[in-house]
Amino acid sequence: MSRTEEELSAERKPAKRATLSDVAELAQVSVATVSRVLAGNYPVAKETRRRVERAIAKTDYVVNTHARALAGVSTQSVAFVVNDVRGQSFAYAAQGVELEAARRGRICLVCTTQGDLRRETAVVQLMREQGAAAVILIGGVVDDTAYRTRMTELAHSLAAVGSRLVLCGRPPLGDDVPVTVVEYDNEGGAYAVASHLLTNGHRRILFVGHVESSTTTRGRLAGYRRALAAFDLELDSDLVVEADFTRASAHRAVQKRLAQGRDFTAIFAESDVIAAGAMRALIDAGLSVPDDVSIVGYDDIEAASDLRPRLTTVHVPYEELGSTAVRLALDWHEGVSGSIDQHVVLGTHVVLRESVARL
Amino acid sequence: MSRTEEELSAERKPAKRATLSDVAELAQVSVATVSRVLAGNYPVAKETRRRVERAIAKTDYVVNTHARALAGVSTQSVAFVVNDVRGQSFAYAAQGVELEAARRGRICLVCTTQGDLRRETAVVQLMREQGAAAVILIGGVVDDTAYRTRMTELAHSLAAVGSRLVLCGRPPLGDDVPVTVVEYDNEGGAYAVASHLLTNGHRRILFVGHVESSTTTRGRLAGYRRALAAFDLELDSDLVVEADFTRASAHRAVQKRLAQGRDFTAIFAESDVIAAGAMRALIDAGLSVPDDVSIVGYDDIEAASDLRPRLTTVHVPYEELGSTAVRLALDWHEGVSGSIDQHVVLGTHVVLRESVARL
DNA sequence: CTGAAAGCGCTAACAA
DNA sequence: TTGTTAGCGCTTTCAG
Repeated sequence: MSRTEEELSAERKPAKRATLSDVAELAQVSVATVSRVLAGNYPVAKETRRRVERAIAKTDYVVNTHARALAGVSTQSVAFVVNDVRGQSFAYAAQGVELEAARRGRICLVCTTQGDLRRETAVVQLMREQGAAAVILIGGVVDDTAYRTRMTELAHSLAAVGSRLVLCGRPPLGDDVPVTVVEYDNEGGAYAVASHLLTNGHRRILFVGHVESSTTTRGRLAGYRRALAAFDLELDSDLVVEADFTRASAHRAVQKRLAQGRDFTAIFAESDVIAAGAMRALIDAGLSVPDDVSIVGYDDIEAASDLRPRLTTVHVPYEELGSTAVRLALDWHEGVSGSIDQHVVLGTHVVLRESVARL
Repeated sequence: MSRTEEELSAERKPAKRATLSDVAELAQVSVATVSRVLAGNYPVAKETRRRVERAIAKTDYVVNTHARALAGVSTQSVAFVVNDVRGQSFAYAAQGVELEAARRGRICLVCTTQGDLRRETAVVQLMREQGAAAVILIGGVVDDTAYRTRMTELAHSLAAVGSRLVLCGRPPLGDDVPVTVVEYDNEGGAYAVASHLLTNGHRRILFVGHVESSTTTRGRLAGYRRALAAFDLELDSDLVVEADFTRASAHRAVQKRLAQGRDFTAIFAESDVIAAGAMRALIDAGLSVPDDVSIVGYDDIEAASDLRPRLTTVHVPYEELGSTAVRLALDWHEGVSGSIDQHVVLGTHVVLRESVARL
């Protein structure tokens, strides 16, 4: 592990990085030549090349991405913007984005906003500055006018610099907005899993979720309603309890509801994480799942199979969601404008496990 | 949501982004002036400023990060390199990195390598090119000569461009290598949790883990060994089964081992994910946890509390690991060289829950 | 207070 | 095959 003298002394120097001309000087050639051996897209004499390569190694040279980009050659990266990396489903999506980006020779940057709108805007701004090929936003939102206005502006400002806004698991904005949308059949999954509960004889079903009208919740609630309607039932507001997206909050909510009496035979949890919290509350109360209370979730994260009983839930193709987002955006850049469908809806399906009992 | 004409037509144009001189021209001033109002660090006449601001808005201008960086002003970002974002513990660490980076006005980029050494190198190279302030590597590795050589080279090459290599949860490299190391007491945690098992009377303990000598495994195994030694016991190779870091693999491994006979009363799982798989195998075999077999894990991810019984495990301060990594690296940049300790070991502790029974 | 001009490091014509 | 040179878009002296 012996270091050369230069390297050792380099450690204390202010660390000025070597430039093309440093290399050129050392190798006794012009910068153009160095640039050529670096790019490898142009004939260079074997001997010259060797000299240059040695110089590169000796100076520990790396191109300056910024300079290169300025000069017109830049591999645009793909930005994936998420509220919180700790969320499993988003992590799956991030994996999909990352894999597809890598497959196409792009770098993927995952950015976190902590649910802060200003940070989301800041990140998009930064990506605009960096000239990212696509900015992918994921996660449910409150779909009000303010939101649509903001997104429309983002879409246009991104489009203005040749980048593309991609909305993942969020509703489209309107035909005149330059945006790519990749959704999954949120409502359909909810319909299916609720039907499963109903088919098994459950009529009093407790809905546990984040009722603050995020698009995700809305879709799931809508699917649930539709399933109820198919059985001539209506959503009983008495059977809806509010919980945010955390396990702890779901646990508290169900615990509290249980204190009011167990007037339900099943729980429809808006997400697997919520289902985990709810199930724990049930068990803590000495109830048996699914014998006393059945329960279903949504997302099909890995932890759903670790619950006891294993959770019946809706599988959402998160990884595919991410990879599709990248694929669509990059294809759009390459393809003929308008020739490619920029709105995709992926399917969902119920995964039957053990948390639902026939009544 | 009415768009102006320019904006609408911009959608079909090749989307050339506005530059400083576009703005300058429109505002009837020089580029220098525009640059000044943008930077806001220099007096500009009120009326002039207003004109410029209007022009900026009108052209939908954003600075070109690359040009700005080239000209010498760049907010260096922090890169966090991880094998797989889907891993919960790494996600916590990413959150810590992200939060601390944001707190200090840096952008955090999370990059995934899929465990591929070449991609790790490529990412580090890219960050070198981009001039990142720090490159944080996390995750256990096989600590052989090749690895140390590679890391030493990375450290030096990063140092050569004024960046800093940070190793998270990996062993230090030696005093002459310019690297920041943030570890946690891996061995100590294993010692503590194993002692808990032993104190409760367990003597035949099955170790389930990734025995391929990754640094993480080694540390945990070492702590386990030390705990055994304190009870005058030795590690019985018959009681070690191999599983990689996936739940499925652990499940298979324990299932197979069970087929050979249940000659153990407890399981020491190398991670919570492995514990989840192991526990499932136990339960599938009709065994009761902890009455028939006790089990402990490591990491304290959220899912550990969702298992039934709740898992007794070792808490690792992953988020703190991430934030400390950022703090140390940035402090190092700012502070007097060498004045700050660049090797930190964070503590771990056992979280007692319900998966261990007294024998 | 504002403008002109010199780079930052690199690429890509254009010459030789 | 190699060198020269004109930018890329921005910041920042240095002069007005």
